[in-house]
Amino acid sequence: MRWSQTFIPTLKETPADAEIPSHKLLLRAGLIRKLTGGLYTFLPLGLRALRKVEQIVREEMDRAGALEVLMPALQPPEIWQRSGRYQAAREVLFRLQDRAKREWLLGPTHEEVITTVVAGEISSYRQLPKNFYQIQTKFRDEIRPRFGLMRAKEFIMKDAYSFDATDEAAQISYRKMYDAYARIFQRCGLKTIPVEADAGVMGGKFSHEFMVPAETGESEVVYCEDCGYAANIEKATSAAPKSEIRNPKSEIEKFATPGVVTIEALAQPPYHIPADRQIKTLVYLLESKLILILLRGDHQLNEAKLAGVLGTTQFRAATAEEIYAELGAHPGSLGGVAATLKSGTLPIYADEALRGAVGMTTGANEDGFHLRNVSIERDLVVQQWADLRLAQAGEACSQCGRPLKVRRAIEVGHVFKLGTKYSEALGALFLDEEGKQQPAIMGCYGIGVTRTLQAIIEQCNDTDGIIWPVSVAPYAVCITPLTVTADSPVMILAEKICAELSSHGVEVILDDREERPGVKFKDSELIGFPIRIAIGEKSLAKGEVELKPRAGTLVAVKSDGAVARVLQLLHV
RNA sequence: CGGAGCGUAGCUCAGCCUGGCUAGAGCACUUGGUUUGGGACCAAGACGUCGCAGGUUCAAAUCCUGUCGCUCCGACCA
Repeated sequence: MRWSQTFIPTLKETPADAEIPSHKLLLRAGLIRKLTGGLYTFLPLGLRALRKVEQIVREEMDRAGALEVLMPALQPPEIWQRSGRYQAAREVLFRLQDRAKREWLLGPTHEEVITTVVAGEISSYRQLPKNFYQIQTKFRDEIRPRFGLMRAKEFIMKDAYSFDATDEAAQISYRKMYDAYARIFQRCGLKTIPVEADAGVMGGKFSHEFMVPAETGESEVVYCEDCGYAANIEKATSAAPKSEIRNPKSEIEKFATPGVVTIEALAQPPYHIPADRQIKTLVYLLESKLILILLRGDHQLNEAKLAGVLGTTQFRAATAEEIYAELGAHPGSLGGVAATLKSGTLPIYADEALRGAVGMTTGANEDGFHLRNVSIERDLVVQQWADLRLAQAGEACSQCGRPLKVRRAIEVGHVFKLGTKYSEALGALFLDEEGKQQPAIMGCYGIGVTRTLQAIIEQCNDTDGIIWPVSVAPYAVCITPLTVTADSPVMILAEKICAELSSHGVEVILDDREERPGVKFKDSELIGFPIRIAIGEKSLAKGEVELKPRAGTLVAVKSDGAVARVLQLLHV
C-alpha cells in the first residue's frame, strides 16, 4: 500500500478531549475519529489493527472447537422478559420502536438469543456439547462513556456460549475457553493476569476475568506475589489482622463527643481511639426495611459481597432522613448496640473481622454521643456474620498470609460458568441418557475486542507513539524513501523491496509522500510500525538501507539483504 | 443523577474578569519561491452563524437566564 493512496490523518497535537495515553494515540495516529461521546469511526489504519485482533480471536475460538455464528443486534423484548433481565438490565438497554409502535432493543449481549436458538434445535445429549461464538457490535447505554474505546455506547465484542449435558462437561468447556483466552491475549502481545471475579447478577458461580495491568484501568486487582492469588477487588478476600484487645470486661460507657461524625475525628485528640477499635455502622435499605452493616472502623464495605450475602442487588444506602426516622440519630453517631435501638432489633450483618471484638467504640444512636467498651457478642445481636469488607493493600493474603498488593487494570475478557439460569428460563432442554429432561448447563465467555485493541496501545507505547506488536500492527513494515521522485534510484529500490516483502506475505506500507524526512520519521514512530526501512541517497551510495525496529536500535544492512533480514526479524 | 471544568477557524488555544474599532495566534490547508536525513523558511491567500435560544444594553465572544454538547471526579455499572 502506498501512503498517499490510503488515509492516515495524523495529528501533531493532542485533541483536547483525550485523557489517557491510548486514547490520545488512537486519535493522533489516525486510527479512529469520534462521532460523538462513546461513538467512534474506525479509519483505515485502525480498522486493519482491529481486524487483526478479531482474526486472532477467531482462530483461537475455532481451535478450541467453538462454532462461529452471527446473531441479530436488534432483539425483541419478549426473550428478555422471559429471562427476567428486561427489568434487571433495563438501565443499560437501548430501546426503540418500529413504525407499528412495537418495542425493540439493541442487544447489549446475546444469552437470550443463543439460548432461544439452542432451545429450538437441541433436544438430545447426543448433540452436546456445543459452543457458539460471534463477533458482533453490542450496545449499552453506559452512564458515562469514557476513555475512547474503553467504555463506549457501541463496541465490538466476541461472545461465546457453551452448552453442556453435565457439570463435568461444563467444567471442561470452561477450561477450554480459559486456555484459549490465555493464548489470544498472548498472541495480541498483551500481558494479562487472570483473576477470580465476582459473578454478579449473571447468576454464575464460577468466573475469571482477564486483566491488563494499567494505571488507567477502571478495575482493581488484588494479588499476592508469593502464592499467585489474584482476584478482582469485588471478590478478593483478605485476612484482617486482629485488633489489639483492651479493657475486655468493662461495662459499656456513654461519653460525649460533640460534633464528632467521622471515624477519623474519633481517632484524633482528645479521643485517641484508633480506627481499628471503632465499629463502623452503615444503614442500608433492603426491601423497604432498614438493615445495619457493621465493619471495623478502618475497613470499607464491599457492596458486591453484600449483594452476595443478601442474595440480591436490590438494596441501597439509606438516606439521612430514613436513618433518623428509625434510629433517632444522624450518620456519624450510629451504632448497633441493642440497648440503643428504638425497636430493640434491626437485622445486623457484621463483617468477620469484628468477630469476638471487645472494648470497641461505636455510636450511641444519639447525636453527639458514643459508647466505649462495647463487646460485639455481648452487646449486639448479630443476625449474620460474613466477609463484607473490601480487601486492602498490605493485608494478609487469605491463602498464604503474605501481604497483598492492589493495582489497577483493564478488564479485557471474562469467562463465566452460568449454570442453568437461561436454559431453564428459555427452555433449552434436552433428554439425557435415561430419557430425563434436563436444562443445558451453560457458560458464557466475552472479550471486548475494541477494548482489547486500546489496551494493547495502552500497554505498548512510548513518548514517540505506539509500539505495535507484529501480530496486530496495521502494517508490519513501513518503507520510507527519502526521495520519492519516480525513477530515482532511491524510489526504485524502495519499490523493489516493497514488492519482494509483499510477495513473502508481509504487509508493507510505502511512504511515498513528498514530505521532509523528519515528518515521515515522526509519523512512522507515532503510528508504531514494527519495522521501518529508511532509504536515502547517502546510505544508498554505500549500497545500504537503514533498518529500524520500532522498539530496537537502527542497523545499516546491504540493500540486497534487507528483505531477508526483515523476514528474520518478523519470524516469518 | 451530584460536583467541577470547557464550548471562539480543520486542530491546539488567546481574547471574556473590566462590554466598544474590521475577532486573533500557532499548526494544518491553497499558490509561488527557497530548502531537503528528524515535525523547514519567506511571501501571498482561503477558512468563523464566537455551541444554540432568549434577555440586559446605544453597543454582547465578553454580562444575565435557559438549553444542548464535550471532558473530568463521584455515584452507578449483567
